[in-house]
Amino acid sequence: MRVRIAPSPTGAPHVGTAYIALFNLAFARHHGGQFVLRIEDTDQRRSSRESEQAIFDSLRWCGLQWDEGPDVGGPFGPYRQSERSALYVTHCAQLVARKRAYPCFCSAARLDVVREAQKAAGEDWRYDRHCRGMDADEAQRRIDAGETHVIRLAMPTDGATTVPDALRGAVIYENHRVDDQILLKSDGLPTYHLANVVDDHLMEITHVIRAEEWINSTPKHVELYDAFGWEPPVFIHMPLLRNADKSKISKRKNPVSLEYYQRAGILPEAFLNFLSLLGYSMPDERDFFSLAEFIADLDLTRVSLGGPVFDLAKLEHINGLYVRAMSPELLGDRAQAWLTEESRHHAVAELVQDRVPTLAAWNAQIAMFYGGKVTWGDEARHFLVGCSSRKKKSVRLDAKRSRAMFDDLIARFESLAPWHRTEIEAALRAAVELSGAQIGDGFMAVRVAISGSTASPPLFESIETLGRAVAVVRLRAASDWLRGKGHLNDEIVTIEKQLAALRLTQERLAEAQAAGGRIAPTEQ
RNA sequence: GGCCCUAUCGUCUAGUCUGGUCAGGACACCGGCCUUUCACGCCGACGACGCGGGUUCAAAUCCCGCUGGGGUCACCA
Repeated sequence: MRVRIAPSPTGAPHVGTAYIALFNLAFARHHGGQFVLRIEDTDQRRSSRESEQAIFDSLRWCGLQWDEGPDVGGPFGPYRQSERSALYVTHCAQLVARKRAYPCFCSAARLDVVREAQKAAGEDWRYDRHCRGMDADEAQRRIDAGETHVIRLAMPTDGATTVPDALRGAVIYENHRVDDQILLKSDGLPTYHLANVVDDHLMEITHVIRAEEWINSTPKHVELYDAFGWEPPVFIHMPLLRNADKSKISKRKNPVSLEYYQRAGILPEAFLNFLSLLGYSMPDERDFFSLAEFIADLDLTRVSLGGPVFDLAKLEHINGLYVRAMSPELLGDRAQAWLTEESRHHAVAELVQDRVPTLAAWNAQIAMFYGGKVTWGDEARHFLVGCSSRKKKSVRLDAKRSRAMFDDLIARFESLAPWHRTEIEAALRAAVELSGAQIGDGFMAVRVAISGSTASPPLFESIETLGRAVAVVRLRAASDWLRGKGHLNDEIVTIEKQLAALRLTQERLAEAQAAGGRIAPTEQ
């Protein structure tokens, strides 16, 4: 038996990728099969080698090692779709020859018009098959003339396609509702659907274990297997991980980057144990077990189909179980290794050098560089909301403006390349400038959000060393706090009142000083 | 909105196929014990079969309907 995961290298390595990888790997190991890693980088615009490397690194950190893949090779390579383009083109040509696919010359503009018309008429959006009946000679002539075109799947117009899902049974789709999916894009590269089916067949994948979000496109895949005359694999759609509000897990509402969990001090074996418990339970309901035990006892019929909420509290509990199960020696070694991984301590040393008169001061100074979220005390929260500016020309930060600034900065950080102090500074300055706040005020709010304190090592360098994953999560936490959830709204109102009072006091102080008066120092 | 999936404590789940155990465990929360503190540990409390029909001596479990939740409807995967 052969299974695979096929992540797209378009961003930070995702917790959902690890979840699906875990079940694939366990399935392969349980049955003595192979677990393949294939990189789906057919989206030229969004894919990157950095992201691909990050996926390798994070999956390895989890302990999910693949048997075949771009970096380890294997008998079915290449394992990067961008290196397999010719395969898709020739296979797609077969489909066209068999009239199971056809060239389409419709422009994006025409498609938009059709889509709008269908929407206005209250119909489902589907390609209107304008090019489907085109004469083969005419099509060939236009292709030869160099006209840009795509290749579409000629979905049957009647009947139904049955998707046999191993967990759900037969899921039936009426063919007339299924779109004539684009198979080959105008840039000559395949879409997911084509590449996926061709590769799964060529790589002799027997079981497709993927997330449920794919189930609605599976009839297209089934149709493709049929058109090629191939035996389809067994389809197993796993439930989708959810946010606390039950929506599909998202970075907006959860830390989804695997790098974050590594940086937050989660043990990979605990992380895997936790993931194993989502949508799944061991036959004897054990909730503390190794990957080896999981593999040994794996039975996919035990998967429960309701979408499980990703609960950080439970993750931390399980992590604690692992911490306490270790010998003190092992724990010490593991903690030490974690502290020095990636040689981060060298970068940290550079940043705290001026602040550690003795080595004993080291610990206190480095705290912000390790771990996930930070907690803010009352004083720190004042600065999150916004500190009072002395310059009248600039905008005064308040909860709303401060949050907008954080959100803007998060977006900038997420797409920042490279992740380097110079670029970080530029992003930071741009975000604060856009907010209208005085530069120092904005920087202070960010400093507090990032470090948890009003005093920290140099900001840009610190953010660089902290890493994108953790920096973004901390900023997000600040933004979330400012948005106010439940009682937090009241807390912000209180803080804003206090701030107003503080400003008043300062103004009076300034007036008094201007008047030459002396003011007795107030007690703190 | 159409289509598809789904439905047990706040959360993760066992039990559902093969109707009959006070619906069990874990996390979180709350209370207590232990303890110089904290943590761990231990004990306890709270807490669920979405609703309505039907089948049956008996329904969380089987059937139908409703409702809720989610996903999906791209030259992204």
